[in-house]
Amino acid sequence: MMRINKLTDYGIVVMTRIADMDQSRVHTAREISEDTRIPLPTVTRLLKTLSGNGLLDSQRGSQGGYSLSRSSDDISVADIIETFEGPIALTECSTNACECSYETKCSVEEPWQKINDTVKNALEGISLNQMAGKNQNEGLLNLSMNYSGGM
Amino acid sequence: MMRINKLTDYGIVVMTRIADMDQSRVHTAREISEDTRIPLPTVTRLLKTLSGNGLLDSQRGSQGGYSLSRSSDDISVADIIETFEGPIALTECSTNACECSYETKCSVEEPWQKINDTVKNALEGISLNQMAGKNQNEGLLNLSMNYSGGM
DNA sequence: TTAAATAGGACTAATTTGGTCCAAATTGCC
DNA sequence: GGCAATTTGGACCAAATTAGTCCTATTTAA
Repeated sequence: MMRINKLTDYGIVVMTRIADMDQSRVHTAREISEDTRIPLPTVTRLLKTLSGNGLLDSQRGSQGGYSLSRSSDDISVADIIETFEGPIALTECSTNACECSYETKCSVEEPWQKINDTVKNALEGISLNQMAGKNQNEGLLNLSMNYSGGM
Repeated sequence: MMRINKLTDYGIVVMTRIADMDQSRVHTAREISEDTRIPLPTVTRLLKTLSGNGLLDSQRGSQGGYSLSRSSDDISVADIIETFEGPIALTECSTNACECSYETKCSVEEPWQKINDTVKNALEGISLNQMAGKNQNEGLLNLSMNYSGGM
């Protein structure tokens, strides 16, 4: 399907939501869950991942919570996707892990590199700030429908 | 992982291989399997899908086989991906199937459209001919390693 | 008529993903 | 000091998707 994972999409929703919130204080998992309508256990996990990868700052204990680690201008969609899915690479050939079996350098490698860089640039070019759009996205992305290809 | 499926990648390998072959005759599943080292049952299925979606012409019966339905200049990587995975769409929000739960138009929709168009254009811009590189890619892409994100 | 192919579809195993839960550590407040 | 509210880390299972194989029917050339 060449689609980002549901949790990644949720991660973008969560980050977008936080970007829309009051930046002067931290926000709890519960608060974010209620705002986005994503179940609390899932939100909890998303926030852990996001903070573990440095996109959110966390504060433990009572009165604790999460906040953006950088300005929403400085966080890209690519940052969030990579947090959940690792380096953006459509095929192994796009990474240094490419080990084409019978050739030291297969000819599809270079085109894939080009394709991949283009995709990556596109995703790096969209900031969280652009996604946020100032409190207009209360809703939860609906990803339940899956298109199952032509096979 | 935001990665295309293994079968899709195989599909690209198979198409690339056919593009590198003698265009004056058809090629059997067996021949392509031996060339690419992809198991015959899998190649069979790939070829059926590719021909069913009009990227390959097929000829039944003895002396039958497959050939490109168009010049390799006129077949893009996007064509092949869409054959196996349906329309290129990173999230539901990129398609008309988007049904954001609580908003008639959520603010992330437009940026996603933009992202998606960029990705799609990149993939449409690479022709099979570019991938082929004239008989230099005998090998099979190695996709066995999977990066499992930061969760 | 036979052999060599593709066509169509069913089926199963393997892998990945999504979602939940629990115990531990941290922190503020009474 | 103790309690309550949080995050942290990791294990776990169910659901969904993907990969791969196989069987049977159909078509066609020799």
